This record gives sequence, C-alpha cells and structure tokens, in this order.
Amino acid sequence: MTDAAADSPATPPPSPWERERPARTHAAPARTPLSRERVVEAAFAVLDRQGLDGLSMRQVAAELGVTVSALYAHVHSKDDLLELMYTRLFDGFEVPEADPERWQEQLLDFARAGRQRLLSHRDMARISMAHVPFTAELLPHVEGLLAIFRTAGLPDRIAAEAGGLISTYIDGFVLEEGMWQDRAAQQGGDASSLARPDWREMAGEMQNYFASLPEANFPHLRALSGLMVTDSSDERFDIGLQIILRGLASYLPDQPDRPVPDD
Amino acid sequence: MTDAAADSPATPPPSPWERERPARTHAAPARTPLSRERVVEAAFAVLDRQGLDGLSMRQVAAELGVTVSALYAHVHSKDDLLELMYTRLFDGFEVPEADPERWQEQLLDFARAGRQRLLSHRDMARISMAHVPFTAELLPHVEGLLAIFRTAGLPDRIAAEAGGLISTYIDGFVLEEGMWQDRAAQQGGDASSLARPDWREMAGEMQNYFASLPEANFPHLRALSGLMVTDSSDERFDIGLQIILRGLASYLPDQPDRPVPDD
DNA sequence: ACCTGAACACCGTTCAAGT
DNA sequence: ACCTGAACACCGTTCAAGT
Repeated sequence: MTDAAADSPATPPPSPWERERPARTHAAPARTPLSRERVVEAAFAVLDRQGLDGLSMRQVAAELGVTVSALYAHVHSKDDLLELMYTRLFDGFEVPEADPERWQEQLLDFARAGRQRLLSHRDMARISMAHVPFTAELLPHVEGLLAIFRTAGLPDRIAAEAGGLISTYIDGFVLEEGMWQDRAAQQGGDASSLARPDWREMAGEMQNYFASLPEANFPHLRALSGLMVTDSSDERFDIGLQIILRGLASYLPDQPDRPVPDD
Repeated sequence: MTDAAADSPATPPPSPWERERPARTHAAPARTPLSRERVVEAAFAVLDRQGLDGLSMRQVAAELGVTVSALYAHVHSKDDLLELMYTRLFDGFEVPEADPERWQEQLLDFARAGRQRLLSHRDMARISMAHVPFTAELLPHVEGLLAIFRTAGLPDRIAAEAGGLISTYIDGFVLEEGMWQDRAAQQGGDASSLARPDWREMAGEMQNYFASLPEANFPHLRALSGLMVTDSSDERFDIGLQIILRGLASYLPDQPDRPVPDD
C-alpha cells in the first residue's frame, strides 16, 4: 500500500478552508433531470453571454428552463456555484512531473496554460481571484507546483511564496486584459460586436493619450507610451513572467552567470 | 512655460479610460449639505462596517440620513462611487524623487505603503483590483513609479511591465489576507469580534491540515505546511517582493556585488 | 424525489413632485 | 437648488405545496 501515490489523484479530505456542501444526488435519475453538472454548465453559458455582473441564479434557472428555487437542491448557494465553476476550470489539467533540469520551461508552460484557462470564459479571472486553491480537489495542483520549485532547489520559504506569486500574476494579468475588453466594448459597439470587440482601437487611443502628456511632468510615461498598452498581450505576459522566473533563479545555489548573494 | 513641471502635480486631461462624471456642485452651500466628499466618506464608513458585499447605495444614504435618490446628484453611479473611493486611497501619498542609488529601498517603501493603504479599509483590495490607475488624478503616481525603474537603468520594456507586476502583487496579497480574515470571522465569532477576529486559530488549523496530508501524495505540501500559512504576513509579503526585486535587478547592466538589501 | 409558486427582504436607478 | 417619494426592474434565498 506504499504505492498509493501512483494510484489515483488521491483527493484528500476537505480542508478547514472549504464549506460543507449538500450531498450529491445519489442515483442518476431517468430523463436528464437537473444535476450539479448541468447547473454549472448553464452558469458558464450565462457567464459567457452576460458576464459576471449578469450572472444571476434566475438567469441560470432560465437557461435550464426551470424555476430558481429548483437550483438550490443542487448547489448550496450562489457562492457555492461560483466555487464549483472555479474548480471545474482545473479539470483535465495535470501539472507535469517535476524535472529539475527544465523547471523554468515547466513554469512557463504552467503559467501560459493557466492564462489560457482563464481566457476560456468571460470574467473568469474575477472569479479566480476570489478563490484560493486550498480545497481537497485542487490541492494536487498546488502540490505539483510546489514540486517544481523544491526539486529545482529553491529554499523552502521561497518555494512557499512562489506559487501564490505566480498565480496572483496570472489572475491579475488576465483580469486587466478583461477590463480593457470591457471598456472597449462599452465605449465602441452599441449593439453588435459582443463577442470580440476590437479593443485595438482603445489601445491606440491610450497610446496617443500617453504620448500627448506634457513632457515636463510625464517624461517616463511618454517614453513608454508605446509599451504600456499593446495589442500583443502574449509578449507582455511573458515579460512579467520572466521577471519572476529570474528572481526565483537568483535563489538557486550555483548559477554562475547571475549575481548570487552569498548567504 | 518650461518649468511647469515644478509648479504643481499638473493633473492631465481625462484619459480615454475614464468615464465622464457629473460636474461638481460649484458653490459650497451653507449648512453642510451633501457633497461628493461626504458621500465618499459615508461609503467608507459602511464599507468598514459591512464589507464590500454590504455596501449598497441605500446603506450609504442611510448613513447620511438621506434618501437614496439624493446620492445621484453627487455621484453618477455606484461604480463611480467605487472609483472615487479607489482614487481617494492615493490622497496625500507621494512617490519620492527617484534615486538610482536607492531604487530597491524606494520600491520596498512604495510597496509596503501600498499594502498599508489597502489595509486601512476593509475589502479595499477587492475595489483596487477592479481599477487601473490610468485616470488623470492617478497618472502622477504611475509616472513616479516608472521614474524609479527607468532611472535605475532598467530596459524600457521591463520598466513598462514592472509597475503592473508590483501593483498586482500588492493587490493580490492583501486580497488573500482579507479572505483569510473573512473565513476566520464567519467560522468563529458568531456575534462578537467583528473588528479583529483572530485568524491565528484558522492558520493553525490549515497548518495541521497540510501536515496531516498523506505523505505519499503530498510530500512538498507537508514539508512546507509551516510556511504556507503563517500569522506574520509582513514577512511573507516581503519575501514575494524580494523575488520580484531580484528579478528586476537581473536586468541591470552590471551590478555584481550588490544583491537586494537583506532584512 | 424532484420541482413549482409565492413570498421576503433586499438591490441600482430614474423621475416627477415638493420646498 | 436640493432633496423626497414612489416606482421599475431586478436580486438571493426560503418554504409550503404540488406531482
């Protein structure tokens, strides 16, 4: 029984962080009745159409052709529903086996995948920021991330902070991306272009605004006007990531080409 | 005309980012009537008492002894009110003159002050995350921060990302701090201890939980159980900050013997 | 066992009417 | 000029009642 590790994801018992949730409906009934899964699915549909501010229990019920009160047999509350959506984001995502030789690439992949996951549903970053992955289902992901840091050789107290730092960066970056899109959508398209408003225009406006600032007061903002807001978020995302990765690398025992402190 | 820089904070014209706002009430009337400032003040009072989820226009009106509709003469909407609260957070805060010799200390001070500002009102990090400091009033702060990066010698595209990276870190860290306190409050104290619920207990619970995980599946989480959640957030905050600062420092041309100032 | 209907106690925002 | 009162179109959640 010592190889229980290789067995399954081995979801641990609920942590003190999480609230209890009503027991699942045990037997799967006949003609596709409501289920927790269907409620979550409908919630994603509403989210993508209306955004988080338009995501109400009543809208989810309408999406399912059902009364509001019917939802409460399957989810404990709206907060519970949001937590389920947050958790479902990690479905089918595995942190790879930590490889000390490739820890930086593994981290890059992890972060990029995380961003893509958040981009897969509207306002998902806002939902993600409101949660912490310390629930039983998500702890394996945390463990996998910590494994990368520790087997790479990072000191424990650095490894303990690194996961939160990177996750916060991902959430924050995508949150900001979403804000630009929202602004562009609400300024530009009155009725159409709901799906993919080209915020390129807004980026251009902001660049012009920064470039038009008085030179005497805002020399640096003017100088960086072309870089602060760009339409290629992918590059900007990677740069921030590299800053963090280089910071982490500076804590490794021997990495000769970088300024390493002697403590 | 060239020394306009030394004149005043020189608030630039509104950026494309910001929405219009109803014109301020011009003349200050007699007997302390409503004003934008009083509305914001009342909103902070409600926020500190009820939290962001309990902050409603109706509660703010009640705080002022006034009808809800009266508020709309002074703020354009609830979103507008939240933006005013966000902006007011920066009042009386100056980014220091950039000193290339002391850029790391200046950044440390900036970040610590930012965290303290967020901690000064309940749920303030949640409000902060929903905003971007690209409004006319806040651009001087952004400029001051960029000045520190650029005069330190960081490449432009690194400087352009560094501000957002650090701000995101601050917001994210304080957001998480607040979540712990909320959890502790709603688990423990039923009626009393509203102001300062000791979440020390909850931290202990989480540590025990991590330490109790099956060794086979969660070796790293177990090993770091004492570090992941601690009651001294100050240290944890500084560690994340140091990771970022070292990452930034790695982009400087040659700074061989001077790593980040250690505690 | 599962869902409906109705109710409760809230929301943000608007607008005619008062003073 | 400034505020009130009432209304509109929403919320999350609960619970007795139906089938």
